[in-house]
Amino acid sequence: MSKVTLKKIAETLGISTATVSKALKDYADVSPTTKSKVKALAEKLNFKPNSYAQSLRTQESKIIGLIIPQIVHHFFANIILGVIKSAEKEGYLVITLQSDESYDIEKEQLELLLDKNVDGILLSLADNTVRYKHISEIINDGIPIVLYDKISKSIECNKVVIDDKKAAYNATKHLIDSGCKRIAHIRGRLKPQTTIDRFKGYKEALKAHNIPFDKSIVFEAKNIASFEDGKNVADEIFLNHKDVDGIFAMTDLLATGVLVRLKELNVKIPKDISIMGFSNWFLTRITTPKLSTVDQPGYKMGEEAFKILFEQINNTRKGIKAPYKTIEIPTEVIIRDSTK
Amino acid sequence: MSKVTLKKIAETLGISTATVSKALKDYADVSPTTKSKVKALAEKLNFKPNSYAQSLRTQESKIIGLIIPQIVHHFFANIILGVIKSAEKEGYLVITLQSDESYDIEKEQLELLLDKNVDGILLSLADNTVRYKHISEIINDGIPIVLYDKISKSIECNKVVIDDKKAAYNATKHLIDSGCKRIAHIRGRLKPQTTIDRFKGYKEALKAHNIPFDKSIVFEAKNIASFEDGKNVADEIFLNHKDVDGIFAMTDLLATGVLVRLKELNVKIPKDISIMGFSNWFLTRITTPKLSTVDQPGYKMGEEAFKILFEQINNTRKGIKAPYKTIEIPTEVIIRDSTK
DNA sequence: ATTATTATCGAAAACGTTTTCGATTTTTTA
DNA sequence: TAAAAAATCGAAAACGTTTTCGATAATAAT
Repeated sequence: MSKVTLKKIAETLGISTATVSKALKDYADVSPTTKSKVKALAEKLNFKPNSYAQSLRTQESKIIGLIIPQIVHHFFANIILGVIKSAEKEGYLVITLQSDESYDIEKEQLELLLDKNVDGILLSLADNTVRYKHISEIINDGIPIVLYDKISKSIECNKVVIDDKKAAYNATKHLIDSGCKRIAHIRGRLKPQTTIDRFKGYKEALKAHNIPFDKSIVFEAKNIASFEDGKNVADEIFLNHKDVDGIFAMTDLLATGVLVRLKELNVKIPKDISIMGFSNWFLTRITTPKLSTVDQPGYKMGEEAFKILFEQINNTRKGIKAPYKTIEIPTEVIIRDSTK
Repeated sequence: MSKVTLKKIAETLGISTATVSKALKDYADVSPTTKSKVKALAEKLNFKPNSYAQSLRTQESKIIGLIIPQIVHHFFANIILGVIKSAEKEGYLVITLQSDESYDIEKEQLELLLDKNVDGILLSLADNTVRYKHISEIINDGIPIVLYDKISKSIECNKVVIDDKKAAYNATKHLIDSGCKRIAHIRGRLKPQTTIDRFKGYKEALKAHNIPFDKSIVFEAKNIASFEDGKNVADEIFLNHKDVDGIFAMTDLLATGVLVRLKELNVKIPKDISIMGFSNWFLTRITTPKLSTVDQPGYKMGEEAFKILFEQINNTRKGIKAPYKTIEIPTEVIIRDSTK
């Protein structure tokens, strides 16, 4: 019941802890016979090295920290999964924290992780984080940190992002390819980068296919996570823009609102109007017709984020100062039944 | 840049590390003057005690492990959140792992957590876990562990569960209270305890209100996470059980399938048939009409699970052997528009 | 038979903290 | 003024591991 340690093994075998330690790690300077004796006893006693002592000695914990703005969220939950699973493969465990989209909490939580001496940190910025001193301090202290999804261009470090513009471009292109000639867009508020980038992608796709841009059919949703806002835009389009034959909404929720409302108004989807969502939420599979959308590969993103952090941790340990990179994860258009 | 330790502070102040350590912890046997000197310097140098050394010395890490069958799941994600947030309040951080509903992985991950010397473990059993030796070993070793949600009655330890039977009882009662006289039930496969308990609750509610139980209107869905299965049952009811005026499905997904299909068949909801789901998934708010359901309070469950683990950790440290308890989290009927 | 190599081991320091306990100094009490 | 009490400090051990480096023993080369 009392802990079994190197010392205990050493004593019962009449050898030193040094030899026991080395035997278990297959060092070359311990004879095969003692090796097998040590291993046998360790196995028998179910010896597990004390991780605190190991960490103290080696100055690494094999634990990383992950700060997420919001855990109960399809996309972010997938990121967590991607991080955890790839970390596990490399022998790392991950401590997850949720910042609630708050700068103050984000700051506190970074402190908590540093206090625990994690080997590295994965961070997605809270919405109201605009000062970055707390982050640059960490970078200056040489702690490996990589920003994912919600990043800031003014922070110099490794990053992993979605290519929102390209994704929106492809979504719009799919509508064009399927024959739409007049495509509306539902965007969000002006500020977040994702809104801007998706809008840009939409515009570029139109331009590249010689479809004139018309701002009268670009609608701004106050809340991009609102089903109702989608419905309202659908009404507006039905009443005042009868010629619209395709809609690209910047979230699946908006798209679903549009879809439901248009059905109520007896518009045939996709015959009369095609609809594209964005994110590939679960609910896109249960609307009628099923919603075409763009898959945001959260899992993949989590994987890549860990991978680059892992590299940075190893480089840091070796004293190598590799240049920072920004990885863009490609997205994929998912064609279902709301588009032709 | 080089780490600031107790020793460094002690040297620059010309005192011993012992005194520095005690000064920072406000021990009574260090003078106010040295205390303030030490604290000032520690503050200035931004001293952070090395957590590995602390853990090695005190034999506690202030880290717990959390094994979840499936992270990308509304209910479980809420559990994670509840655990993390309440752990944070007590100074604990949590390492999360996903067992993929696999016994083998569950076993491995328990090992990983033990290797990291976590202070306690929160575990929800994988679907195919039927042997419990790996868990009883942990219990015998005196490592605090509490089972949540998916438990086994044959394991003796602290547990936190949902009261499925009562929840189903209340859901059925709501249908009865709103005037339904002939209530169908869609259940899952025979095996999982949740299926059995919800079915029991349904039956008991009928009995308590003098409604005869009729097994011809109890339907078994092969896959309770299938929208399509719900649709099929709806067809069956529409064709062969015209007198059914209420349906209690054991998941929101089944309920949504039923709802969508009945609408297609021109059945008025809830005028002709009322529908109750179970879980309060996000999608219940975007169906038309919005789905009445039973809220499974994942967050609360996570909170309670941590709380009881925390107690057990403290008791264990003090050498107290408290009797095990099983906490049942009450659920809540959410009345929306699919019931009268 | 001597020297050079190689194989095998252990002493010891180090990682950074916490805590006991005894030593010293200062203050209080009689 | 002497004895008792309180205040203040530090030496040292302990937590359990890793790793360097020197020592010894066994083997190979000359």
